[in-house]
Amino acid sequence: MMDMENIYITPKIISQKCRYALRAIFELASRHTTEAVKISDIAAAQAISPRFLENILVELKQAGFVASKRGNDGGYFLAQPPENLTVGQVIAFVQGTAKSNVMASVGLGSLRNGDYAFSHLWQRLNDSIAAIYNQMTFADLVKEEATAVKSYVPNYVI
Amino acid sequence: MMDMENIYITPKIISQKCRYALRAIFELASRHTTEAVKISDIAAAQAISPRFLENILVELKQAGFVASKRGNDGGYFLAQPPENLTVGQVIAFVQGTAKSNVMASVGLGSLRNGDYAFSHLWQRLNDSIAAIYNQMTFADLVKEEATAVKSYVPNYVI
DNA sequence: TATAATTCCTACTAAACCTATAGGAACACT
DNA sequence: AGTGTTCCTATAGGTTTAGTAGGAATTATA
Repeated sequence: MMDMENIYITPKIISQKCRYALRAIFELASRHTTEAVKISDIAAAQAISPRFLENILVELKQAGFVASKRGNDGGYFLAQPPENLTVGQVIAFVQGTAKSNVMASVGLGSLRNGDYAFSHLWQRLNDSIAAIYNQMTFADLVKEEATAVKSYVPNYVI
Repeated sequence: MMDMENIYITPKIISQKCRYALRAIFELASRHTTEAVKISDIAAAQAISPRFLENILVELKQAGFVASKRGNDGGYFLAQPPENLTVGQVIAFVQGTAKSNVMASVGLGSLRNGDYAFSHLWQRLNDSIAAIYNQMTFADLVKEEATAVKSYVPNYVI
């Protein structure tokens, strides 16, 4: 009974910070309102350390994904409709902030045996991942979650 | 002129160690021989630190991917024909050695808003990656490299 | 005007991970 | 024996990650 579902072979493609960023934006998108949502509310809803989320949201604001309102009943809201925002955009920004994000940049000067074949493999991999990322908007995610929850049938024990 | 090709958005999916492991096995596969190849030769051919490669090969041996012969003209060779060995098997082993490799294991007790949608997204991502990994054998890689090199036309300057 | 609640900015820290190195033991061929 | 190789274990430096902290700036409200 110990968290045995959803074991992935793929090693941490998405950092915790990035997942929090996605969660936060998802939370804003799923509220279907223009009102500002407090950090503490988002943090509570998505089980994120409020202080950590604070930093993340500042970055997301600087990137133009969200906007904010300060003061007594301030908070965060989406800067653009969720139909226009893809998961890929957010991931590219958050992960892209890290220093070295290059998978394998092959210097033309020193070709090794296998460079072509591997380079092509990594290219196909990258394209495949990008296709999924860039096609999925937050509107899609919210819609999918809604229909999933609607069709959810709890295990009643009478 | 500074390594500007092959820039990937995708952040380091494959560790350096894992790429070396793939390279080493590729090198063995591409030699089409049953003779043992020395660590130093593999390291030279693939531009890998010999001492680091040493550790990697020991692990690959313990996993059953390669076999070895000790002594004066010892070395490494494939433990199975390259047609039977996929890139995915090697990646799963090398990356799987790391401690926490779980993408998002959702405890059923605490469901958050978005769990379903994200879980499904990661699942699709994982499947997409696994499809590429598990279908590509080292025989395929060697073949692809061979045809690529054959059709390579250098830039002559007369 | 004062107060309280909030976002904003910068710095810091502890732990984990990654890459690589090192020393020497075990083994096999000559 | 002796030489060249693989094998095993430990360790160390650097980078990244995840999260914390203090306090300044801003805004609503009393």
